[in-house]
Amino acid sequence: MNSPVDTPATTRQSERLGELIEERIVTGVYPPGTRLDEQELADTFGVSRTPVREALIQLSSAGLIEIRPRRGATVPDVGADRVCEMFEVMAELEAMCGRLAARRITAEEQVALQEAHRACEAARDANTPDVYYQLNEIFHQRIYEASHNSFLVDQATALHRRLRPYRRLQLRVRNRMATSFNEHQAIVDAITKGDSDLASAQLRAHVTVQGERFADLVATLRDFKAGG
Amino acid sequence: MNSPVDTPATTRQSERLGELIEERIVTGVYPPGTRLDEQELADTFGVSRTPVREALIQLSSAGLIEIRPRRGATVPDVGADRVCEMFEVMAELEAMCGRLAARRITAEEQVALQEAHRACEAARDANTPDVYYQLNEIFHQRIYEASHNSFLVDQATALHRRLRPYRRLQLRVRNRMATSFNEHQAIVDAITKGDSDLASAQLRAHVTVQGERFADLVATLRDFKAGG
DNA sequence: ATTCACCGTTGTGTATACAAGATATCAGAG
DNA sequence: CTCTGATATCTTGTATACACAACGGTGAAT
Repeated sequence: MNSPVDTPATTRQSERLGELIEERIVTGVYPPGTRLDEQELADTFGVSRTPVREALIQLSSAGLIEIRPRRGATVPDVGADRVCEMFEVMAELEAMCGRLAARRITAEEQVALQEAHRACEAARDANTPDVYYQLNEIFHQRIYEASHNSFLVDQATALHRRLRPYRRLQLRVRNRMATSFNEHQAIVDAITKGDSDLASAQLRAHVTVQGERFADLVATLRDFKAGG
Repeated sequence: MNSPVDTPATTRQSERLGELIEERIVTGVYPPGTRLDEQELADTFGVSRTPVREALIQLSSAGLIEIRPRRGATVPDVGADRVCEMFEVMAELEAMCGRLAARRITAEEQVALQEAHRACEAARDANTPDVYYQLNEIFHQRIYEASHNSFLVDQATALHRRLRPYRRLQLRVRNRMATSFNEHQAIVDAITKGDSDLASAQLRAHVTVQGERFADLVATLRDFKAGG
């Protein structure tokens, strides 16, 4: 029996399955509205329905899919407005991280933040958006951790993860890297100075802009669709 | 035209099971550190292991239990500090709700908020903490909804729910109802005036106080334990 | 007496079988 | 031709069976 899914004996298959299915959802293999047939998924991944069900329940809890009793799982059509709402909340969570980080960051964490920041700078200078994108995630993660609120870190990380596909859309917007980096600089300065209000405001704006860019993109796409 | 909640009609046992187990966790029937044996739970509730497992996975996703591969599910020892962190985040989420509500609340929602507020007043005058507690939940829910950010409503509701057991501990603290109601009054005023900064600050303080009271309670309990 | 290895037990993880609800199809009436 | 009702089929939800890893105990060797 071929095993498309490498099963490290120690981990639960449903965990890995969840990631695989999530991957297919965010990459558009299973576009919104798709009905996720359990047996079909089981066949696809070469396992039985049981771990598939468990994976689906996990994804449902994470908000990535919807399970309606007796009617199966579907990829919800997350309206653009819903995504905007999520960016709005993300902005606030990040603002909170920044506020707390400005007050609580340690010397070591300051160094780590600076390092992440410089790495982003290098990616900007090299004009490698993909690399910048990844380093950007680390940068933000550093700020989360500096808040010294592990629950907040969990929440922020989870939402960040969920918004990743929509953020990715903006990767190559003109001057995005440069602008982003400048905003980062202001954020680092504010946190380093210990100015919690400023750090909070800067981060809120930084993320809000992303939400607005997403909204712009959606509007553009809609017009494009309507026009042609 | 508005359907309050289109009855989830949850035919799935695992859903119901999840609530039952959650109940037992938050009420202390399964204290922190308890190992949740799947077969045992299945026997207890008169079902097979399958729905039990699904319920456990859900609870795990919700953060109420921990599942370690091949080692089963346990009720984590949610340190008091973790709960404090959760209150800290809750305060921020509620503050955000208040900020948005002050800007976006409709006339109808203002009426609904006032009604919930007056109901609390009645419970205060009747000196019925249990009733006040329930009405308080409705009051806060009204504010969530007035934010007009459905994702935020979901997040705030979920966290509020998760903090419920810890909030409940403070029910009969001296003068709690009166103090709480006064704070509510200030919040309602700020929202009605459309003063988003004030509403935000008031709500943040209102929730932060609860977190601090919880911390006090924990400290007291610890001293009590150490002393006698 | 202590430690390590082996083995049995226990319980999780997965597969399969069965039951019941939901959807689709088709026949018949209006 | 459309609408309604019954049946057939398909999919989910639950139960049971089986495989294998982890924990604990017993025994022997040092």
